[in-house]
Amino acid sequence: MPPAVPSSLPTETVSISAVAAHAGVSVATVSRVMNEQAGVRAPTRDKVLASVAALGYRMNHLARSLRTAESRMLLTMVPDVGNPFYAQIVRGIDTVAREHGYFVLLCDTGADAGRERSYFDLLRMHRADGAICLDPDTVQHALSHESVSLPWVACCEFDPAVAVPYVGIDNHRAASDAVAHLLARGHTRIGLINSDERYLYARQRQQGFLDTLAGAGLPVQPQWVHTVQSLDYEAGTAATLRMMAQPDAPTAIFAVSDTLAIGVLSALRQLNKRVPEDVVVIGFDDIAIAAQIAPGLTTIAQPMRELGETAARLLLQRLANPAASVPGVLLPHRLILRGSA
Amino acid sequence: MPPAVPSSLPTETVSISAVAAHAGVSVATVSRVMNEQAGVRAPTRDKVLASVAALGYRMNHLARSLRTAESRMLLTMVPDVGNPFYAQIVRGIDTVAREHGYFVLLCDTGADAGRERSYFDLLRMHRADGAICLDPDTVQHALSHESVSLPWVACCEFDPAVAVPYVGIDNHRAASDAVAHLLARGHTRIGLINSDERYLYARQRQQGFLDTLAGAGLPVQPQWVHTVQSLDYEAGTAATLRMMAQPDAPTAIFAVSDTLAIGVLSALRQLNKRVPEDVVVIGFDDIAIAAQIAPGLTTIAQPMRELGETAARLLLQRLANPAASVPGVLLPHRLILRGSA
DNA sequence: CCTATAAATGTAATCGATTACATTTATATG
DNA sequence: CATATAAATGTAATCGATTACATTTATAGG
Repeated sequence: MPPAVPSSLPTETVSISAVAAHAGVSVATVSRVMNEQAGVRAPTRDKVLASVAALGYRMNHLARSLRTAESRMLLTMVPDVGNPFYAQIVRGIDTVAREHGYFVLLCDTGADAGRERSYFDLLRMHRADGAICLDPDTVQHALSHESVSLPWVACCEFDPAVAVPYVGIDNHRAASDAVAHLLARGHTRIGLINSDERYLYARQRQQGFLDTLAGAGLPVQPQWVHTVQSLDYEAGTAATLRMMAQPDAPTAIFAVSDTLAIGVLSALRQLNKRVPEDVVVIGFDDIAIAAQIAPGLTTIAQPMRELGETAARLLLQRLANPAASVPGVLLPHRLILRGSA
Repeated sequence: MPPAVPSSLPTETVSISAVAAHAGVSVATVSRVMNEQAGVRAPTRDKVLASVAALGYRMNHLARSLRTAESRMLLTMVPDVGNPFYAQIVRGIDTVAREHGYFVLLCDTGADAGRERSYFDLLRMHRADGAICLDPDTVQHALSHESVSLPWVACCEFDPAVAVPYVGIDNHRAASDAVAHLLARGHTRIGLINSDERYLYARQRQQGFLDTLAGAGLPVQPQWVHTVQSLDYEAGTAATLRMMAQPDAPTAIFAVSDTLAIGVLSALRQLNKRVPEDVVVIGFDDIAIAAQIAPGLTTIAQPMRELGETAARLLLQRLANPAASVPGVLLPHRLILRGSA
């Protein structure tokens, strides 16, 4: 018998049939060995494994996926990977996915519905088995009629009315908790910096804000509610400058995202307002930077990793059992007290 | 003729042959239409397109990839998606990739070589056409013997000695610029907070730091050079606390990453040191938050988007022409002056 | 030692596209 | 109008796996 082909040679695409030929068995047997199926005798298995090693064989997953109609890829669509909030969620998703032998295809949609739609095509094209969507509900609505045929779950942004599994938090109550804290500290003039209302969370948090003020018998000043188009630091700064320029400015500001809140702090600094002496600020998410700045940012913490992990688990569940009912999961939030409020 | 199949029906996997049958043509013709090849008469094309629309046909890219041996996926491996620096680079990559009809498969390796290696298998398994690696050079070395057979490029982390295309900046000169600025401001006791030395950039920046001090005739105090294992804020804080606890503490600190520098500021605050009056701080990267905090962080700006865009272009180039020579690209950096130094 | 049964292995169809080559149809030319 | 040529379309092999089913080989029981 001639010596085995040296594995260091950059062998061109080694296929399963090459391995079969080398080992002197059929492709079916190689396939069985590769998939660790029972019913292969030890000597045969060893022969095959030896050939696999000798030839440096790697399975072509495209071929397998084509045959089995599954890609073992999970699509994750986020509005902005650069936002640390989403980055943490993605990490959670990735952890669970890898545990189950899935890879994550991460797509930054830039909160653009057209883009998201094009990514969704990956599902239809069988390039991904399922999707986790963290994007605005506009798109979720647009896609809701496909919720049965396409396996996807919603994370953070969801609509209980749509029959799609979701994970999130109780945004209404979380906002309420934030406002209640400000009220307890004696503030009555409270501003809200909210993000675009096409986000469900924005609407829910705004409602929580309004309901809590109303519950305390406080009037809501429309000029204290500002809506911004992005979650950039700059957006928070601009909104704050506008808000504080008005007569009878608020003494407390609730921003629906920590990134916005940091922009708020930046604006207040420009205006020579001290935090928390002149104005208090409360954010949302508890991203890592919130604990680093001075003063520390008081905020509502979301369980970011857990949100991602749960989303991935729901999706995997759904893939395993497409017929099962679709649960909606709400994870607990927490008020984190720091210097800013 | 009966009415077309309503597209709203969740039709099961519509294949190219179904379209061919529906349109009364052969699969080859459908394929030609789908790929916008010449040589199909307009009426035929229209028939096919009508059937495509009627059946809601989506091409199965797995099948195509299997046949054409390309997946139109680009693998991007970053040590930490949560780091805003990497997030920006990823955006740049994504932009260029999408322009060329590629999707980006983003992998967070957690700077773990084993993990990165497993992702690299995606290349061998034909699930990605090429890879962009932002990870430490340890792995790059380990993989360098495959640099011919596997199409990948290095971004930020690279070794000019390895025959792999790379993009990055001149880290030595950038560090030198940072130190020179501190020297110009009259500082002579300068600390360095460096990241793990398995990163090439860490070694290069450290060398730039040392060379510049030596050039100014200043001795280097070993206790002023601290190495950290991660780029977390906390790592910067811990290192600073250690550094400043020593007698004869530095009056200037150069951190090789903005995230570390923010941790430094946080530590100095704990120690009741004023910035920049008592201690000045200079960072590296110019991530968005650097402009938001107080005092603003003086830093070396890297062209993050451009780094990503260039990396993607290099990879695409290499895929288009595997035989072509491999350029190494250095992009310019910039010193950004803010309040901290 | 022979046969019934179980276990191991092999054969060939299949997934859904692409594409070389063959065949049909259209256009041009004498 | 017939024929040469070009253009359009069709046929069937192919990519690399999985897997139902067929076939061979091993084990057990009499």
